[in-house]
Amino acid sequence: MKDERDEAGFVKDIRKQSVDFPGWYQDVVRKAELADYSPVRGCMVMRPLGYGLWERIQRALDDLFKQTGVENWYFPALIPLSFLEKEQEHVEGFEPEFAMVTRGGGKELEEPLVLRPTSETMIASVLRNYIHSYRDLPVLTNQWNNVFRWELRTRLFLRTMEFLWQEGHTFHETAEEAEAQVLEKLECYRVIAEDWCAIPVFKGRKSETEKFAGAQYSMAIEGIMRDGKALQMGTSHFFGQNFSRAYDLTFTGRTNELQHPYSTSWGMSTRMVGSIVMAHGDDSGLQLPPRIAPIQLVIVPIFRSDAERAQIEAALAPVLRSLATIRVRADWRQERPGYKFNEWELKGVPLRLEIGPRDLAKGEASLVRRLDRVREPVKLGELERAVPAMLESIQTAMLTRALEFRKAHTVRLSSLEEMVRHFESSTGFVITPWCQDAACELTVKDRTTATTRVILDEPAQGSCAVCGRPATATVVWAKAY
RNA sequence: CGGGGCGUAGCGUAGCCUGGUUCAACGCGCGUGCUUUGGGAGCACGAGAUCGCGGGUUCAAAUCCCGCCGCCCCGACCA
Repeated sequence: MKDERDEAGFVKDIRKQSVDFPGWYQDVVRKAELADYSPVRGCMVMRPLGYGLWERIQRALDDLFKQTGVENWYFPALIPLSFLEKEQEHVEGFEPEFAMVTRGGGKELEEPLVLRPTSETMIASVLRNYIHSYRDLPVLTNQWNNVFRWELRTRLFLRTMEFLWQEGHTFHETAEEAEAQVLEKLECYRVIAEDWCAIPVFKGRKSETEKFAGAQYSMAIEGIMRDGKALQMGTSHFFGQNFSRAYDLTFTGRTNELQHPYSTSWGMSTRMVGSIVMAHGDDSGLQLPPRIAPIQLVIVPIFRSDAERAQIEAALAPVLRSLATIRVRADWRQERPGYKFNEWELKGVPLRLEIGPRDLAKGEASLVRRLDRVREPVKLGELERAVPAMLESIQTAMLTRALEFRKAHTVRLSSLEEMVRHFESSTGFVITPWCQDAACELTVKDRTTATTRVILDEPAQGSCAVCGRPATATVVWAKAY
């Protein structure tokens, strides 16, 4: 086991997670070279490691979407202001966040163009041309893009003025079909969060106050970070016919009458990268789940002379061939091994292979897990089998650890006083019965700063923890990002 | 956008209160050379700062005053 001194010896570059979580987060993101600030206020530069994580998430999610019949489109980033003004409720929610282009070609534009905060309006306007009959439905669109929101307070990955995401928009003949779509995509997000990023999530419906402006209802997945705060990691919205009406989107139904299609939208953003940092990282830095780690195995050769180096290179050649399915990086830089160990741990590479003269003499290499620094000698010939197996076990162990953390930070309570007392001294999830009255949410927020995260798909029991009236839902509360 | 804090070399800081020949310094990092290499190496030499920006006070400003910009933390709003 590692003791305090060992731990301290491993860290020099980052603040302690337990002492200053926001400071730790910022240090990790920058020192692990995930991202950095940019010359533009509120906008970040994603560096290869951070973007690599996003690419992994993107690929996995895109595959899932395509399995459900979704097709990728691309729509313009500039949206005429009038488009956004058509939908009252929606624009009220977003207006303060618009970034607008008012000049072009050296003169004032007749109509300002908004840098898309989301593309509902653009897509509805465009699809009006393609949807005429129930035979044209459903239309399942998705686009991978950047969006802009004029944020007041930004944090790398978690909230920036420009961010990358996917936004899916679908149009259906019936409400049932659209609602099934909402659930299906929420499930895709759960798979990405839990199976790929090893972050367990609560899935459920958002309260009226927490839902997306303009949606009939919103659903979300919520994960817990190492500081006990909740993070929304993906949302899926049911619009009913709201948008179709606002944008005059109609089709001729089976009985020859004009109808408005039901629509949905759903999104997951680069915020996911931040969630990986905050859900798995420790005082030594990042810990990346193997399935999405851009580098799964880093090889640190140890040698003194050119002759030793040549021997190791020769021994590694067949090993590298046998690990062709693994994302491997061999670190031959002229740095000392200890330096490399620390650097790759900071960068969260899940598995490290050390190989030097001592290992070579025994025909072995040492495998060290980032998870717990457990070191294990493995015969060179067995690496082909051992490395994938260890990566798999690390993936599982990370999800298990995260699940246990969540379990330890989730309590069921039944009164406001208990909630106030709980949130005074700790964070985490609190589950209670709730009457679904917004006044109760306000009371809790005023007294604890916690808000409702999601309403669970489980029967309501007993009375509302806040007001005592009969409960109509079981809800998860937390202090949230 | 309100409250608090901070801007000095790539990074982290000292100096500021008590203006002035230790005021431009220290550690890390960077470059070169030699020795090293199984948990962040050592020595030597070297490069690198218009002290956030703009005004003002003064014989003299990193230091005092005003304004602006940026960043961080806490709130209100949000993927």
